[in-house]
Amino acid sequence: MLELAILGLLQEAPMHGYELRKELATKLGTIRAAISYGTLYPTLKRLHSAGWISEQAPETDIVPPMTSKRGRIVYKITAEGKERFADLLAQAGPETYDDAGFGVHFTFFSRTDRATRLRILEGRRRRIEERREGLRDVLARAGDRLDAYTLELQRHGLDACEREVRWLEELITNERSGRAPSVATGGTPDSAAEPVVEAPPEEPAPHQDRP
Amino acid sequence: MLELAILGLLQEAPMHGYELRKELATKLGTIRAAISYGTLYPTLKRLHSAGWISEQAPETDIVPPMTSKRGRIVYKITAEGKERFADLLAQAGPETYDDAGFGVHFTFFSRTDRATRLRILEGRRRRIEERREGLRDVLARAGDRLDAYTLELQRHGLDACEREVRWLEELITNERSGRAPSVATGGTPDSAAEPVVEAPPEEPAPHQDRP
DNA sequence: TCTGCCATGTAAGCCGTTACATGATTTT
DNA sequence: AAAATCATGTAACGGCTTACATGGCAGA
Repeated sequence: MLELAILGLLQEAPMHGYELRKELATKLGTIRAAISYGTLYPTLKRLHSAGWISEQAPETDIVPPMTSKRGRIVYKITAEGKERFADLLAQAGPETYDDAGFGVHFTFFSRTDRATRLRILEGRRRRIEERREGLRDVLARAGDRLDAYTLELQRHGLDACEREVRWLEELITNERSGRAPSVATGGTPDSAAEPVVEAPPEEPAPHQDRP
Repeated sequence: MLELAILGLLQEAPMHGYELRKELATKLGTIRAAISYGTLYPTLKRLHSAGWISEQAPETDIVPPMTSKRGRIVYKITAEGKERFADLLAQAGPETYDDAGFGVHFTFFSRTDRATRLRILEGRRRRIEERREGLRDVLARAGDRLDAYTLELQRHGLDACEREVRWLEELITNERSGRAPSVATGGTPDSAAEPVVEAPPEEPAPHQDRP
């Protein structure tokens, strides 16, 4: 997952490790806390030796004006890296649907085609529906032998599941009708999905870098 | 966290590993998927050699009727284990407030006193509020350079945070006024916390096993 | 008979963190 | 001059999963 995230960010712009970490934190802040350097730097090394990214060694010499900033290593994605990114993004293993995996994939949705997006959204929905059914079962079958706190926790969890399923459903509907991923938020009532019109046939060029 | 959960479950009834795992799955289903045996059994061994739990060896001999079920090892919590449990449950490290830690603590809330419950609920709230502020910052400061999908993910995350804060607030209010942890769910409007009256001065005997 | 659940365990490995080590640059 | 933040790394360790190994018991 880290690999996918790094490749995705480097596709937007070359960066050095420290910068990457901050970007990771803001873009994936919903998903997970900031990655530690103890993971980040070795991973960058690994991606480099695999050929997915290139290291641009410290900017010594050239430009005496002294904006040199010391030895920062700027990483840039390679052509092979772009291929790798596309593979990872499109692949649908079970981890694609867990919280972290789904989050990262979703973050880079604008770099995939609609079919992939739908596949992932539906896989995620199935996953959450399973979790939801599990909770419903527990509440129905063992609900009375659970104490008030445990019960409340389960109810809250169930609520979150139902909410996420509804969210996914809206996103799926939007994808199918070629709309942008805007979802009615905030004070709007649950009842019906209001027609959200924003960006018309927007299909943001699925980034095929290879011929 | 696993340790706390095991100790908590064994306080309700003696159990063998397999059973424990299922209980863990239903009680903590909201929090995390089922624990693997590769973690569970070694942990039980560890808790045993630490003296928190006792192993009741396979029920060989006695009762020829053959309901023996083979060598199941039944674990029972010891007096020291109960002390340990109380310590773990009441302690408030940073991991007490992350998703997993909070979930486990909350599950065993009925075994603590109100002061501890309030401390933990408030700590959790602070944690989520921080996350929420982080997301708001991102949306306010960098919202426009984020693509539609990333944006939607952040919005969804922010929504979840706001919801959880409200949930915690209700629970805190209930604790302070000595009510049961019931929270208005489902179709009820957000606006005001309706007076939820259920169990009056219920204070479920904070389980002090030691004099 | 064979599938599936009950039941316990070990070994290898993955993914990540914390703590440590180092040093430059910027801000106060 | 000190403190904060930028910047890169290594080593040790922790928690958990997977895969493997083993075997009893129940029902289709």
